Amino acid sequence: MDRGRPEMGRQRTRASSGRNVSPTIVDVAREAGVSVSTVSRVLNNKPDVAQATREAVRAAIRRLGYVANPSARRLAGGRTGIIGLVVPDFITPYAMEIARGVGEAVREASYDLILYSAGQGRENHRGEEREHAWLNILSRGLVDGLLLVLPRSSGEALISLAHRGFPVVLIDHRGIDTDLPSVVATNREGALEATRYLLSLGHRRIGFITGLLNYHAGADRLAGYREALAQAGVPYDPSLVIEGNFRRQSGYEAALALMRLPDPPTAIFASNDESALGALDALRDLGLRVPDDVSLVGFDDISAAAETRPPLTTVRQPLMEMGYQAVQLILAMLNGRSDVMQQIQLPTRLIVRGSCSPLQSPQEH
Amino acid sequence: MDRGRPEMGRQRTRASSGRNVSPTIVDVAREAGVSVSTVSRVLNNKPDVAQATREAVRAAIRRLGYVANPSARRLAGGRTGIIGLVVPDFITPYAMEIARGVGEAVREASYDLILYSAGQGRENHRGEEREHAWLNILSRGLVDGLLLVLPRSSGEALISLAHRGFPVVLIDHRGIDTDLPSVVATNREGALEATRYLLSLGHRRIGFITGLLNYHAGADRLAGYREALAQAGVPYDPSLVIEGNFRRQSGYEAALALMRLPDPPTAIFASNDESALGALDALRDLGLRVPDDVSLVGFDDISAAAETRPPLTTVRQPLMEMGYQAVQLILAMLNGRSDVMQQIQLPTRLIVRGSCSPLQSPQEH
DNA sequence: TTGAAAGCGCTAACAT
DNA sequence: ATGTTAGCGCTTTCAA
Repeated sequence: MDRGRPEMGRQRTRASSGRNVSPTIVDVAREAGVSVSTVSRVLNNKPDVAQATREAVRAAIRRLGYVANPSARRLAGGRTGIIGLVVPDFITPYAMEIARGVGEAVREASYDLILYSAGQGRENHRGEEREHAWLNILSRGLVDGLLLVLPRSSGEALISLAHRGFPVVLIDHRGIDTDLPSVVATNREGALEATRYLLSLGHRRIGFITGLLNYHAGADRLAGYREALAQAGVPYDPSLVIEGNFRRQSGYEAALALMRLPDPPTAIFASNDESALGALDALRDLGLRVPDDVSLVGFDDISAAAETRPPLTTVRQPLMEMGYQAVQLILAMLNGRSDVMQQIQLPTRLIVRGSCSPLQSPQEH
Repeated sequence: MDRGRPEMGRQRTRASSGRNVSPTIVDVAREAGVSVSTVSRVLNNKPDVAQATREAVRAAIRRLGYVANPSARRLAGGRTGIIGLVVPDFITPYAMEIARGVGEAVREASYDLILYSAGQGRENHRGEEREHAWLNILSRGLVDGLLLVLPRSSGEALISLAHRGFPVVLIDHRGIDTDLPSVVATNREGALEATRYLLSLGHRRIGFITGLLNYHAGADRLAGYREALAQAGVPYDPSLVIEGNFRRQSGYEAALALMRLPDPPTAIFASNDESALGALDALRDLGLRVPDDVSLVGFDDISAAAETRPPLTTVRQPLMEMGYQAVQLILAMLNGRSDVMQQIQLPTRLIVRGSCSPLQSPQEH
C-alpha cells in the first residue's frame, strides 16, 4: 500500500490553518519567530534561552493572550501547576475549613487548586468505588498532586497510587494503616484534656457521644476519654457511651438517650461540634439548662461553636493549619524529595467557653 | 537525510513495553484482542460494534481496572464528563449552597463536578485576571462546560468563550450585560416584598443596608426597596441607606451608624443574611431588642438565619435550585442544543420568622 | 464491523 | 542557544 510521503499529511492541522479559536504553542512560536521548543522552554523557565529570545517569546505570549493547555501539558509528561483536594462534601464546615488552609498555602506557592467531592452522598453505596475512579482520573490527567480529606478509598488503591510515585497526602485519614504522608491532629490527647477538664470540675458521670469508630479520629477520641477516666480512677461505665456518627442528628438522639438513663450524666462530651450542637438541641428540648444542669464539651471548634448559647467549650483542632501543612508536605514531594514520608501531627487545644460549670454536689445540700 | 521507515521508531512506547503503571487504551485493546478504535467505540457507546466484541472489551476493561484519561480524551476532541463550577470562595454558605444544588444535578446526569475558586482573596487585585486565565485553562483542558457563580471576569472574555461554542452558564451574575445563558433570582421583587411587609407592620422609617452595588443583586435589591417605598408614598430618605458589601462586618457597622442617627429607623432591611447577622450583633451590643425595639429582615435564607435569636425573617433565594437549574441549562447545551440562550429567573419568597414586629406607635401612648 | 493512522497541544530527548 | 521530532492516551476520519 502506498503511504509514502506521510509528511504531506492530507489534512492540515487546525493550528496551521486559518484563524484559530484559541492560540496554541505553535501560534506563539510563529508569532515570535522561533520554534515550539524554545517557547516551551520559556514557558517552563528552563535555562539555555537567550535573554532577548526569552523576552520576544514573552511578548508574543502576551500579544496573543496565550495560556498553556494543562491537559496537553500533563499528557506530555509535564506539570499542570494544579493541586487537587478531595473532600467528603462541599458542605460541612469541617472540610471547608481545611480547604481554606489548603487554598492559602497553595496560593502562596503559586499553584492552583481544584476541589473534588468524592461522594456527595456520604458513606453511600458506591462511594469508595467512585473515589477510586477519581483518584485515577485526577492523578493521571488533571493534577500534579492529591490531598485527600478523610479518604474512603481502600488503602490498596491509595498505596499503589503512591508507589507509582504520585504525590499523595492524607488529611485526617481514617483507619488506613499505611505509612503514606499524612497530617492528623492529636485526637487522643485532645479528648484526654477535655475529659480531664470535666473531671477537674468535679464531674464523675460523664456521658460520651462517639463519632464513627472506624475513623481514626473517632476511635482515638474515645480512647482519650477512657484514658482520662482510668487515670482519675473513675470506673468506665459503658452505658454512658453512646455510639454516634459525627452528625448533628446523632448527637441529638444520643443526648436524649443519655439523659433518660436512670442515673443520667452531669456532663456530656461529644466527639465533634456538630453532634454537640445536636446534644444542645436535645438538652434544650428536655428543659435542661447548659451549663447549670449539665455541662457540654465538643470537638473541632468550627465557627458555629462560638455562637451557640451558651458558647461551646470545645477542643480546637487546627483545621486550617492541617490543610496548610499538608500542602507543605506535598510541595516537598513535588520538588523531588520523594523521600518525605512524614506523618505530621498537630496539637489540639481546649477552648474553654461557657458550656461547662463545676458540679453542684447534691450530697452537700 | 534518511528518515525512512519511520515505523521502526527507535523507541518503544511506554504502553507497549514491559509492565505499565496505569493501563491505557492500548493495554485494553491488547487484552481484548481488538484495536484501540474498537475500544474507543465501546468506551463512547458508539454503534457499529458487535455485541460480542463490546462485551469482550468491557470485560477487559474490568479486568484491568481501566479508567480513561480525561486529559487525553479532551485533547483528542472528546468529552471529559466533567463540569466545572467556579465560585468566589470555598467559605461563604451562599456559594456552597449553590454548589450543593449543582452537585446534585450533576450526579443525576452522571457527570462529575470540579470546583474552582476564582480568587480566594475576594475582590483583590488580580482577581479578574486570574479568573480570565482559569476560564481558558478549564475550558480548554479540563471540563466540558463551565458554571460561574458571580463571575468577575470581564464580559468580553466570557462572551468570546461562549462564542467559541464553549458551554457557559452564569449564576447570579454581576453587572455583565450580555445575553449569555444565566440563572438569577428575582432580587428586585424579593426586596419589594420584604419592604412591603415591613411597611404593612406600620414601619415608616426603614433603614437599608446595601450590598455591593456593582452587583446586579445588590442594585436590584436597593431598587426593590425604593420601589416599595414609592408605592406606599413614603418619601425616600438617603440617610437611611448605608452602603455595605454583603459582609457581616459591614452589616455591623451599618446598623451602628443607622441607630445613631438623630431619628433612627424602627426597622432595618439588610441586603443579605450575612450583613443582617452583623446588624443583629450591633443591635445587641447597643442594648436594643429585636424585634421589640427594632425589626430586622435579611436576604438569602442561609441556614444560619433560622438559628439566630430571634430567628431571622428573610427573603429566601432558592440557591440550591439555582445551581440545579444551571446544570439543566448547560446539559441542554452539551447535548447539542446550542440555541439555548435562556435567562432563567427563579422566584424568591419571604420567610417570616421572629425578627419583626408591628411598630409600637409612640404617639399612641 | 473492524483496523490503521493522523492528529489534539505540549514536553523532552536528541541534534545541530 | 535553538530546532526537530517522537511520543503522551485518546478520538476520529478513512479504508478495508
